Amino acid sequence: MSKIITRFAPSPTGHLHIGGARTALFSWLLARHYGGEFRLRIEDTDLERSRQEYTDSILASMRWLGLDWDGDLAYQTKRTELYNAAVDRLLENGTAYWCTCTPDEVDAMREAAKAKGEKPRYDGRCRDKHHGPAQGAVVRLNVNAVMPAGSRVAFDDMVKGHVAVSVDELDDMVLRRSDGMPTYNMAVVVDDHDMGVTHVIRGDDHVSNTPKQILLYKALGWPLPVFGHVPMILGPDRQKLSKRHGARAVVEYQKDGLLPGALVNCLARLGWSHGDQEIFTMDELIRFFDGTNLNSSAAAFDFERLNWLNAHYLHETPADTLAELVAPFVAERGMEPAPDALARFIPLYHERAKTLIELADSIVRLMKSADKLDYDEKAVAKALTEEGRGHVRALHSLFASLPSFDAETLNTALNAYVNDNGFKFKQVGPALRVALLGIQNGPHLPDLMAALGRDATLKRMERACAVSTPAA
RNA sequence: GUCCCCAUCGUCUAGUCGGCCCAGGACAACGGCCUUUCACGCCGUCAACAGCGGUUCAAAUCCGCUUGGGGACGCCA
Repeated sequence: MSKIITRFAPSPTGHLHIGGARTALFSWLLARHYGGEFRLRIEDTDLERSRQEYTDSILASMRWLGLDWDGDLAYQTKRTELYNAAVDRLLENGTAYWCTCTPDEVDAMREAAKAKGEKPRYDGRCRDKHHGPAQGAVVRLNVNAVMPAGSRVAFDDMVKGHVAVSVDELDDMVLRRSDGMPTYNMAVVVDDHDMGVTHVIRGDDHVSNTPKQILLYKALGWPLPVFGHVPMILGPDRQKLSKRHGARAVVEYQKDGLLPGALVNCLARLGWSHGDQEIFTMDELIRFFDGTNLNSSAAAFDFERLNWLNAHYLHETPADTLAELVAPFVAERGMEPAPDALARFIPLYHERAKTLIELADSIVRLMKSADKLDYDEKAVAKALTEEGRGHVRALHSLFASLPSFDAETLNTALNAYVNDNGFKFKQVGPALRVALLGIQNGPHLPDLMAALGRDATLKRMERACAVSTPAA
């Protein structure tokens, strides 16, 4: 089998969204599985909406996800000669023609067709007029010069199987706009052929473009690639993903403190499966993704599953790697992410946090100086009662005199305090925790205090007693 | 409107050429265990073959229709 070449071809009119990311992932996986190439092409022929910053953002997201590409980036705006040459060939071999109809005239035709209950389309009135190049003219494909009326355009899709449409459904589409730029379908065909693309993996929304493109391949006399149309990703309400569904762009997930591995894993399982396996490493995905087991029905994006996967990946990530990953989030919260502090505090929340944001919030709470700590009102009211503060004061002097401040010693001292005085742990523990953290839940107390160190621990206990004392 | 595609638990899905499926796994939910709190972890419960007709000894699996959903019909990509 010859080398397979896949590609991802985003248009820089927005950030990379999860639908595009999954398409890119599938293309990338297929290429990597078969040891082929994965190319990246920026479809920027829409001069109005294309922006460099979006190209940059898309590339950054691709890198973050770990999807590297082969060869140079291709920009469609830099390949106009290629498209023009192809259009000229079609003009020469009689499968394309100049059309001088104005956009308004074409609109009127579509309206008329619609009124008759037909598919809105251009009626081909310039086909035989033999117009030459003219100001404002476009070049259209003469569909019936490629395939006779009544015949069917068919292809075998990697995920959808056999798909066929009557050529009568297709109209004489514009190939070259009046400004000289190629239209999407023209550029895609020329580029995919030129780049040697063998497998075109793209979204479901392109199935109806495929017959049009097949016509172009035929008109140009080029071999057809294999097509694979992956189903769309829907929102939880099974509607097309949109703003109101929350995060759609990959960058938003990154900002939300998710791990790329978790997103990749989640995306991979949307429309693809490998038996009952839920968790995959990149290597496993590459090993198992061979273009089969693709699901042909649309899938709703499940944020709950992503969260679960993320928690899993977070727990699996080694503490030192995690330190590098949370550092930016800690800094963002106004704290210096000192390596030693990170190393001391991460273990306390490694198992507890579900996202880098949760982890950063917890760590920042521990890094703050005692006077900057904020207390949750409810927690204070519930635990730092008169009695609670009494325990905190007693423990304060007990801890102050401890020979060493390790978790073992603290645990023993704390238990001794509770047991020797006949208290219940519930009377003491919550008060101490709120005094130390300002909130009711958190790590095991001795571990927490050992990580905080004697100085910070005692300061926090002092501050807690002062804070909860009614204004004096 | 026309054309194309799709249809298994709330969600993602398993279900090789029909029998081993009164349908399996995972997330969520719920219950329990563990536990000095909260998480983690472990155990368990709930829950689906859209409907109707065929074909067949046998259908979630094949065929048809209905219904429901999605997509496409641009000098956007």
